[in-house]
Amino acid sequence: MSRPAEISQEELIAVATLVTARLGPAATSIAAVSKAAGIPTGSIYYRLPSRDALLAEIWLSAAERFQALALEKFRAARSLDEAAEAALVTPRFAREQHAAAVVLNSHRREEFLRAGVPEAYRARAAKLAAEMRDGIAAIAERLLPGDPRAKEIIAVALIGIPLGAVRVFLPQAVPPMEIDAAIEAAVRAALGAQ
Amino acid sequence: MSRPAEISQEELIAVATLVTARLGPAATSIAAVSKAAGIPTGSIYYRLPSRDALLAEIWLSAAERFQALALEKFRAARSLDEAAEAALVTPRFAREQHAAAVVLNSHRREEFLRAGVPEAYRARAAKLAAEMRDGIAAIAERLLPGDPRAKEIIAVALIGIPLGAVRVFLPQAVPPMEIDAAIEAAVRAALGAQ
DNA sequence: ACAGTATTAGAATATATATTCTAAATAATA
DNA sequence: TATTATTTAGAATATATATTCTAATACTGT
Repeated sequence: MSRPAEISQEELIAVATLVTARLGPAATSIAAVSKAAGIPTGSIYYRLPSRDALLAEIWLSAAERFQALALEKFRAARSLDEAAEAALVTPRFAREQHAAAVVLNSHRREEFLRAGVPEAYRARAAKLAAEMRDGIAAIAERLLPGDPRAKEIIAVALIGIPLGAVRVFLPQAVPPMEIDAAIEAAVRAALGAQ
Repeated sequence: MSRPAEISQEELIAVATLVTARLGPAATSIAAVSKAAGIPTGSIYYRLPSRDALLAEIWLSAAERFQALALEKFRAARSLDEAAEAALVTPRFAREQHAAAVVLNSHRREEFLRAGVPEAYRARAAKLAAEMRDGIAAIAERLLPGDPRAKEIIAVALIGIPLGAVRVFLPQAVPPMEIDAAIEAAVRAALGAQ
């Protein structure tokens, strides 16, 4: 019934994610994205209301993918050892979805979810944050019952440490397989250290 | 002999560092910095040739301070246990120099050292990078002799892991004291894991 | 074939902000 | 007290880029 789009919304976000991984969110201009996607600047405004919305989509699509993987693994862990193994989801994600990992790991969330972003995006971000908070709390209760600092320890061990290890190699390279053993050992030690 | 400046170059960089820690490098405009410093926009150009130079100064001053502390500690470590203790320089720096830690830890170096930055800044950054690379190599040779992956392990353990742990709390908060034990245990485990 | 519609295409406009410029102000020195 | 160098002060200009607008296009269903 109408002229077909050169590129779907999903493909557009994927291209924009690559641009952001290479140049950073500040340099992710409408012109840069439209050039990378091979479509005119005006066309982007048929998919998204503003540049702020584009940046929010880039971050949210990366975060939703990573978080779904991570929480699934974390929820399945029945022991500290299994939790340490689950923490390897982070280096694996960085290998398989490099650009998304750079977006999440080498930049601040605030650079993508800016002040003027439409409420719908804000709601998606709030839902993600609540899910992660609840997930952390549940694991803390299950694996470190009675520990008053359990949530901080879990967040540091399962999120902070693997992310930091991976970040040594991002954004230029991919984390080598050899560091996974170090990450797993480190996470296990952090979980057992309180 | 002349009208005195309202603010010294060091104070200007300190104010700009606070602005960047709060708003990020992209929002660190000349107007935002001059407003925070209480001086007119034009005055900033008497100290620095451009906004790119300002951003470079912000990053370099933070990085030089952190790296001097970190390399001193790392060089003094004579065992894996001492190295693990030395890694606590990262959470301590985050507590004592919060804004500088946010600049270094919550943003990419490339956002500060941009394409158009004068060569002098580029040279300072290159010197820092070389010093860190040499420092890591020396520690790797000393503490993990013969290990082909020693440099990666040392970088992940002494830099990546503590930075990642601290980043769970930045930029809003300061890392609580309680996580230092987890960091030290994690670093020790990562060092001993190959 | 034709009408209808979403999209392309890219120029025009608006806006934000980096940078430059002119004049006035300030303090040390002669 | 007059001179001089430096900085303040903030307006003017330049530039980059987000957003809007008009027209042309390409496909689908009738």
